[in-house]
Amino acid sequence: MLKIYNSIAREKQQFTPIVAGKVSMYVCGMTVYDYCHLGHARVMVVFDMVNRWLRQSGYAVTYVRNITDIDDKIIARANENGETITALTNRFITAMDEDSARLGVMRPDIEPRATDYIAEMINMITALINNQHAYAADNGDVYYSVSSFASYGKLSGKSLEDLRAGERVDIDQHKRDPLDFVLWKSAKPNEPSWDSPWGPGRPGWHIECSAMGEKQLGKHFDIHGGGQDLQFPHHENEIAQSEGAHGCTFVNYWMHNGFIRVDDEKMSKSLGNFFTIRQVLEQYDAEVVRFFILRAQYRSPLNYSDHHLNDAKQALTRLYTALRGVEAEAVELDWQQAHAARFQQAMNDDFNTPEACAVLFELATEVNRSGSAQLAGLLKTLAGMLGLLQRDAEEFLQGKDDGGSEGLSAEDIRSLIDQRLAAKQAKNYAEADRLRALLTAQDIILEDTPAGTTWRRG
RNA sequence: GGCGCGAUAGCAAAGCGGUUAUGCAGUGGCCUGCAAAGCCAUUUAGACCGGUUCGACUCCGGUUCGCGCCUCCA
Repeated sequence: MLKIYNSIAREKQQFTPIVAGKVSMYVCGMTVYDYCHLGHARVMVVFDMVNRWLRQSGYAVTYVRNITDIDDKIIARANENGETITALTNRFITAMDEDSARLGVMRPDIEPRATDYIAEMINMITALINNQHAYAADNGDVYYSVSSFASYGKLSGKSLEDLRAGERVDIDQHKRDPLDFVLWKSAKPNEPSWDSPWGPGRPGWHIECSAMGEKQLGKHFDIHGGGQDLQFPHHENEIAQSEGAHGCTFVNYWMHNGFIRVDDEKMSKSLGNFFTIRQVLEQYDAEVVRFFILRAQYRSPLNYSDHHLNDAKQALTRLYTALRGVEAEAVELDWQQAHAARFQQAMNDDFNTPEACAVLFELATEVNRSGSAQLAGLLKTLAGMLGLLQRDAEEFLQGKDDGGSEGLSAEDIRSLIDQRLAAKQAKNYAEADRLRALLTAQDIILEDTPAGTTWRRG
């Protein structure tokens, strides 16, 4: 019995799909004019985890994550760079795919691009005009009339009066109400445009998700996700558009993930305090970054710092250390088994990955105690549901380190270990310790076991 | 100003009306030539003030502080 915290209800609710056994899920993806930062990584990893758990739970999932490939920033950046919009967006879509693959994110089933759905958007805008929810202004823009949608604000808990009191919306003489938002923007000189009943122009941001959601998942689907900052106005506007056009409920469960922070402030482009995924991956193993994200509950804020990443690395090292040298037995998963039951219970409680991780650590302790191949197999199987612990343990432990000791190859290390072994056998401990200190200085940690000496990067 | 979220040990982070969360770090022990890893034991909690209760970190109210949204943002 899965429970999901539904943003629109502000409480955890039992999840019941529209069609038994099937889940339709739409997540707002990236606007592709720059490299993804860690905040984007959180969205990708969190909803990848959700996707995996839904599938693991037996649902046939259709997971849609869109790509915004036309908007003001894209146009501006392409002009700055002196490249075409298509060249720019293709470049950053490729980069995004690389980043997400490194983070162990499974590809969504469908990744629609806004520019492929212009006709659907025009159809929806036409429907909204016919329904009196939208109007064409004399400058060629089309606006959504927020006052025409009685429940505007139901997702974000805002009322039109509250929003007006905020006084933060620019006055636009073409709008009937300052809170009205644009569905279609008339073309400015030197901007890409598409023909429409209202003249050449391009879509507003919010309409693309309504149009692509309908096209791929229908007028009414199960889950819609995205970062917390999209709750208002983006998702609020999506509801107004889709429900205004279709006259039926748009989405049953709204999920919003918390922000990545730096020094207790939201990581964002405007604050300039962001780290791109590839910057972080120069310093940290991608699985460490994934683990860092999943050891926090998805709705909580998550502070980024070297200290926290190092902490995550040590913790993941403990899990891999437990699997080292144990033949993880592929066993049929028994959900009655104590650890598995707790893991499942945690995940079904609004995807409580911190609790699920605690189960993994307790399993690791059991494996260390018993050396049990079955328990190791269970550990690996459960962790795999989070997209973790699927590599060879030695590969993780001996893999690329944090940038210090590229100088020493595995062969170099092996050779020094052999020399040290010879010194040890000759009871020349001073020499043995000297050789080990040499390696320690290069961040190589040696471990003497009955089966021989192993090493790992610290 | 409006709306919302949060405050847990040195750091991070969960559950739970009464019983060890978990990880990192620390301390003692076992193991080791010495280490490392591991195992065993162990020290640090629940912002503040009230209330409910036999009993509250957990429920309710208030205070303080922090964060987010209200403008593009994951």
